[in-house]
Amino acid sequence: MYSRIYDSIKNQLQEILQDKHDITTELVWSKPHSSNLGDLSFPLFNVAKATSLTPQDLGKELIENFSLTNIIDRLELKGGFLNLFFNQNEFAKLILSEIISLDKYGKSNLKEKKRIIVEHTSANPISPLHIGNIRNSILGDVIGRLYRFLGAKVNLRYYVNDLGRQIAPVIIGYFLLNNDGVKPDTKIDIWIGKIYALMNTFLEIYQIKSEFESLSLIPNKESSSYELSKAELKYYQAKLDTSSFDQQQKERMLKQLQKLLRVQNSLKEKLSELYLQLKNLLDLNIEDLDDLANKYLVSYLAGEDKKIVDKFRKVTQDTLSGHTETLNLYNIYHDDFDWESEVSWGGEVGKILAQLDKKGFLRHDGQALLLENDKLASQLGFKEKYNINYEIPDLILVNSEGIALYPCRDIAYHLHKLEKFDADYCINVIGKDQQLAQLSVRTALYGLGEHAIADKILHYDYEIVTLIGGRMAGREFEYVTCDELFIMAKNEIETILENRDYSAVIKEDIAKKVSISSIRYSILKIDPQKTVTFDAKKAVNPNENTGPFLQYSYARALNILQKAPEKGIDADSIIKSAKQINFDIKKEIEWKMISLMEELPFVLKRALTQLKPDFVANYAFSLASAFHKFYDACPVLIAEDKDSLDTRIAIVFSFTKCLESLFEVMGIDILEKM
RNA sequence: GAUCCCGUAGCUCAGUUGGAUAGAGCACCAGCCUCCUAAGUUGGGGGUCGCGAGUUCGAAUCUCGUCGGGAUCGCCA
Repeated sequence: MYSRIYDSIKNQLQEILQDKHDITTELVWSKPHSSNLGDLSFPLFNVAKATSLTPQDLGKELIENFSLTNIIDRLELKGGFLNLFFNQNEFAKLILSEIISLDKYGKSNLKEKKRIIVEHTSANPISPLHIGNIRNSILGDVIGRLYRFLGAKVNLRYYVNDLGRQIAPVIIGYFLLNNDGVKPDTKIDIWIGKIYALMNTFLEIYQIKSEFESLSLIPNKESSSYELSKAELKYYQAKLDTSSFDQQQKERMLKQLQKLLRVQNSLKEKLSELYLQLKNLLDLNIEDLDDLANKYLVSYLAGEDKKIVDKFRKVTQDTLSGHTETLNLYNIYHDDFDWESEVSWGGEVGKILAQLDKKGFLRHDGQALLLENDKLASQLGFKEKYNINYEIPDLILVNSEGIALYPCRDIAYHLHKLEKFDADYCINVIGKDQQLAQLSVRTALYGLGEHAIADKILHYDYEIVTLIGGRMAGREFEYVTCDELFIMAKNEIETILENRDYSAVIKEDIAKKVSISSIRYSILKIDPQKTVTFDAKKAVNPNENTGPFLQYSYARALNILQKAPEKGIDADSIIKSAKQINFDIKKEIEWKMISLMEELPFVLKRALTQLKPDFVANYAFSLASAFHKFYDACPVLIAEDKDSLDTRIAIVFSFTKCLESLFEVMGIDILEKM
């Protein structure tokens, strides 16, 4: 572990306060903005109040009793602040020789004994990953990386939601096409995403048409059950106007019809060939899509019909292989996949419901069952423990048709999730929109008497991502996929690389790594609690972006070290004997570099304890920014004297060590040249 | 209506447990490659930190109120 110089200074001051005044009021330090106010600053107002001295008098006393070390030059008093000035050369020697001596600077054993599960991405396995998913994946990935870097054993899991209602039509469509000999014309998950958008629309059109049919309002029996025409819409509209429905109902149905027509036509345009193929296959083969889809889903839920199970697994596995490919492109890897269907087949949902019911935590409404969150949480001390002082709403567990909904399986899943890795705790990266459902997993576990498990689960929530012109809709094939985003970024980078003198292979490698860093950084830098409207153009614009800026600073630093022999400088031996360097810091920016590099281990620690990857991203930016300024202001290889040369070599090398650590945590690739 | 999150420069965002004169990037204007890669750097303009109270030596930061945006709150996941 790193013990911080700042803390030891604070402790010494604290001891003086204890000795002289018998007070333990805590001093806080901060870094002053301006260098003439010193390097470290202690406001004395609060402490002075406890001693009944003025801040000035207390300050004088502290200065008199403080024993300076070789690393501290002097203490000064200014306006109630005790300002400390380091001996910059000694400080540099201490910090830089430490950085140089370590294999990975900032790596620690803070979480050494901990075993952590991080669940992330967990996207529906029927469409490709899009930019709404990628925030989840990147945050989860970096949290995992942070834990690993700080010594924990990390298990990254993907929960496959393969029991969604929308899934069955996709299976039907996929095999209709497959049996007809239609082959995927693109990456498999994108192909399945197309089928999903189409089948879902066909199903909705079928459903609304059936609704009208059941009211004997059908215009033309010859037309397809899966297609809606403008004429039909007009006909329905007229019928609605004269119908006995109340106004609200009329409006709802009309709105739905209009939306479906719009979506249908946009899909027809975007996916014209596939649209026709699928529609024709449905017309020929499927009489009642709604009924068939229900039968498929019910069968899969039971898991008894092997043929059906295999069909579902084929499609979802295919989609997941596409997800994995995309994730790997983005430097994201999972260790394990958990299937919602397997949780369902485990048969525990029924037992859980019975148990909760027996304890009186379920409210019945017909066949529907609701988890009485607030009652449960109050009775079992959950609200008190987690400091919840509002009323928690009930959550529907079973719908009025008696079908157990998603949260039931999530509860069952979490009952055994931690066992899978013998984990000390489990972090679920899931959007904020699922706050209530996620909270209910924990309250329900309390209800089952599993307090210990519930206390080990953390819902890591983040705000959703929206597109510039509105939300992303998978059902309308209306999204930017992560694969597309990557291509967009890469195209931008490639135009910059055109006038570089690198081979095609190297250019390709650089373009790939820069693109990924650009996208990863643009997401990482933002506080997860902020909603983002994603602007693909900006995420991809090299001028706007910091990922490449970081990589470039590394390449520049490395370049200096690599060029050293040409100038007859043995950088390696300077670095090896860093402790013998007569550090000579001449410029403010050199000191700034050292002062910033000192912070790294503590930034990582803070990012981990607060689960804020953006701390790491923003710190990395300040450091790289300082380096670029240093690079400009302080020539290294043609430094004016030996001491300055040695100092700067040590700074440059230490900087590369810092970035190596930061890149590892952020999942950004190192580039030796750009 | 209730609950949670957000509101800082034209745009995108930083701003540690309250600390000294609120910071970057983009965009705009004007400079810097005979010197380690200009994906860089220097300078300039641009802010009543949504608004109003309160707490205190001190508030962008804490409390209360208020306005605005997003999400959730009984059958999607």
